[in-house]
Amino acid sequence: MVPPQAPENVRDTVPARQRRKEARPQELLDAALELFVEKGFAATRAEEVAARAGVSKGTLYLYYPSKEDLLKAVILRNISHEIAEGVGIVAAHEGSAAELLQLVLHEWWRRFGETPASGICKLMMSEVRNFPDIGRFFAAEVIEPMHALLGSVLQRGIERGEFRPLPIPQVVQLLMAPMLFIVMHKHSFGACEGVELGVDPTRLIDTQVDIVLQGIALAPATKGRR
Amino acid sequence: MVPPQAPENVRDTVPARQRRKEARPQELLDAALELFVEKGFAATRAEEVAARAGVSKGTLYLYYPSKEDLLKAVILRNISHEIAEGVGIVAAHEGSAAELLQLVLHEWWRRFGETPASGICKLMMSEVRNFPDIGRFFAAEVIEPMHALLGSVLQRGIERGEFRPLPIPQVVQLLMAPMLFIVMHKHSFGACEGVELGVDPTRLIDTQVDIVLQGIALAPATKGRR
Amino acid sequence: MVPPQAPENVRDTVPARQRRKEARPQELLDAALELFVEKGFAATRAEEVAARAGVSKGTLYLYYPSKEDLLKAVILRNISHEIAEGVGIVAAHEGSAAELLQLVLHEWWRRFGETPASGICKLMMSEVRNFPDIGRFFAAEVIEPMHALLGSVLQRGIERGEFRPLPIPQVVQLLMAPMLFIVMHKHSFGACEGVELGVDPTRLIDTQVDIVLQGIALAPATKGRR
Amino acid sequence: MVPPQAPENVRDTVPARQRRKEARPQELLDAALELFVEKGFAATRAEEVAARAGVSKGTLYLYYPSKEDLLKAVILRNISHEIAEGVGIVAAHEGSAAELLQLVLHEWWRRFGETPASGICKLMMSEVRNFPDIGRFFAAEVIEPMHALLGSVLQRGIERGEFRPLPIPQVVQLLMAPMLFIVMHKHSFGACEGVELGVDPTRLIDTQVDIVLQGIALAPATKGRR
DNA sequence: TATGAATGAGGTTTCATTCAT
DNA sequence: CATGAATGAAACCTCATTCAT
Repeated sequence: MVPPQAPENVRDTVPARQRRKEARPQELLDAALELFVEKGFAATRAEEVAARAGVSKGTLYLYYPSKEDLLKAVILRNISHEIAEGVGIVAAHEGSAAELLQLVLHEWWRRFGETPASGICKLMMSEVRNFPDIGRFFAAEVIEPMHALLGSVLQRGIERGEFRPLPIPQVVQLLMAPMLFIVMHKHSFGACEGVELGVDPTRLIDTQVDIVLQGIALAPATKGRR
Repeated sequence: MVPPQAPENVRDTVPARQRRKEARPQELLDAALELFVEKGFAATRAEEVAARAGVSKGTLYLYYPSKEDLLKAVILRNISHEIAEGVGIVAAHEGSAAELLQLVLHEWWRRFGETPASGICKLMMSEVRNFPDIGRFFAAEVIEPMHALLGSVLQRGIERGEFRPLPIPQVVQLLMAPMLFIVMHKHSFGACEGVELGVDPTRLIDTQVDIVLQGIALAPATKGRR
Repeated sequence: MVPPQAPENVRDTVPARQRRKEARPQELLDAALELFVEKGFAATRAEEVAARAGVSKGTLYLYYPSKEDLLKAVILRNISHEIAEGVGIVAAHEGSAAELLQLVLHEWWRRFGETPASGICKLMMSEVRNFPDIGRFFAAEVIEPMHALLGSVLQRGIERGEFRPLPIPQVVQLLMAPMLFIVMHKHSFGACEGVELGVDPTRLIDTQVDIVLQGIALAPATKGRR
Repeated sequence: MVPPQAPENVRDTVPARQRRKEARPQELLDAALELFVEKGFAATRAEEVAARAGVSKGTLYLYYPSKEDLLKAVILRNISHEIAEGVGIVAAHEGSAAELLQLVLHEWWRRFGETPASGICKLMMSEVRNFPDIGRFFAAEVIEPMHALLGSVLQRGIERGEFRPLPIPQVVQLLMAPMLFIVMHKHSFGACEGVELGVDPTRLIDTQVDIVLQGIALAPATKGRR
């Protein structure tokens, strides 16, 4: 289906064959992510993954002993990479909590939400019940840290008197939910011809930040808001 | 495709066998919904569905000519039932738009979000790309009306001076997203032992309403802005 | 598929229900013969036979305990009926053997070849290898008597000096083959749109008789040939 | 649909595995022909065909995408091979039309009638009504040319004064019918223990030729007959 | 390493047969 | 007798996985 073309522009020091070989696992994982997101895990055939990665069926099994292991590798490979950066941003930030909140959400979108890696969200949502350990791993390694991160931003805002007292866990959910929802929509309905979300994701984040900031602001004194 | 529904007024004159026959389609659809949500469409075996409905494999095919038709029936049967009621609530309401918004969201949760029917959301998200016509149908019959409904509530609030001027479509998304997210979470991660959402859905809706209402309110201090 | 209409013109002395009941076996056999000839035994569903006979699936099994038994009944019912008449014709004939041969072949065509019963030939040819006992039965009850009959006509012709000495069994085959072939063609290729035999069966029999009679005649002038 | 035939000249350079691959299609077609002729198309299981060809069920589907495609390949592969040779024989012949007729019929028997390929006749007769396109194809590619061939022989005989004026299409049918009948008999009744044709095919052809030649001869002395 | 031919367990679907009504 | 809902064995076909080359 996909012609097995070799990338012609990447010959440096190592021979092409070797380069391909080293790149194989990632190429396979990328192909698998795409297909698993598109069609679902069970409905994707191992041979399709191999074909999209430009290798034969047998080669796939040289790298991953089973289709299920491939799925696990896809998921593990695509999670737990962006959190650390977020922590850095938060730690380095010196302005208002409101600005920081906006920054963090926009960066999340830029670095994850609008990349193909966001497909992992739909994939996990679809498949966790069949792979509960991965679900627990994901909850512990990704969801918890992300919530802690956003929670710390909120906490800082409350402490600094920018935000009113808030049920932090719930507000964190409310912050993430629209973004996760957009991501999931993009990889499901959004891929259907004739179904449009009707709103631009970046704008939506702006509106989200706008409303939530007014919503969580220490109310009477909300002047100065943007 | 979808077998004709049983007339509701002949329950006590027909023999028992006939009654089973009338009940079968719904029993099968319920079983199928559960399993498709749990395991995914492709990973659910037709025989499992039949077994959960208490019939044999062959009987399933007596009512639905293929597994794919069964999925279509599951989806069509479970959507487009709740919209009309929402319209009635909105039309009948006489109080403030803020109260109405709270009412509509809570009713949505009570009548749909916390029932098994909410699994349809996860199911559709997982399967639309394999069944795009159903996606378009769902978008036209469910999403559009629901957005129109919430949009009208917002519009009323703006006109009555309760809410500040708003980009209605985006705010509608922001209103629905957390609820849909909860629903999806419930049917995916939420079903994994050891992974908890950490927040109570009803409370979350309260917080959501609280924040959004303050967030979209024509804030006392910001009068004159528009 | 076939509406279960009752023949309205056959009420005489017995009530309609009873008449139907008595006629059932034959109606079922007729329907089965048609379908088995059309589609083959294995490819015909029991329910189709029942439907074409205007009864339900269950009723078929009241009369015939299995589909295979139905096939056997179809075959047994449709063979061994025409031979006796042929014997009578031969016995009663007083003219030349040539005339008699022509008469017998035409009668065979009129009474069997051009009726739906001739489908039995195609059916047997297709299915004997799966039902060898029926094959043996057919050979003993139908083929043998028929060959004996034709053989006796030839024998009479030889004895009367009308025909030259002949290898009777072979000539019998040569007499029957074209007629059987026409019959089989009619029920196979002949039923395909766009495939025509190109010759009229009755004419073919005439030509057959014409050639064979000259061919087997004690031809005074053909000496020296071969 | 039909896999490409193996080039005949690469037999000794390719590895053994490859050789099997090249041989597979023909082995499968041979096995399928045998079984379809024996038991009928519908009653033959795909797995049986595979087993008789010495491969597994899956391998069969590697070469033919469905059982029906296998049937089509069986038929297409086994027809349209013998006609050309007949044309050559007729063109090359220089003796009498009577000799030529005898030669053509004997060759037909030798090259087709007594080989397993003759089973295709029974198979087609049994299945054409379920596969009418193949029926039309067979009629156009096999039956028509064969009739044209025999017709040309008769025509030559008439022109040379060997044969009397004849209704050529009918006589062609009369020539072929006994041979086709023998072939069909061989693959149906002939395979039943205890049912014998009672005549030797080659002899039958001799008798057929004998009778027909006298029957169609421009017989000087047969005047007065009917 | 890489390939792709081969396998066979397992899934979907059909349909002969049964049996409660 | 007649019905047709229900069954489950068995057929077709797919595809994850293996392995000789």
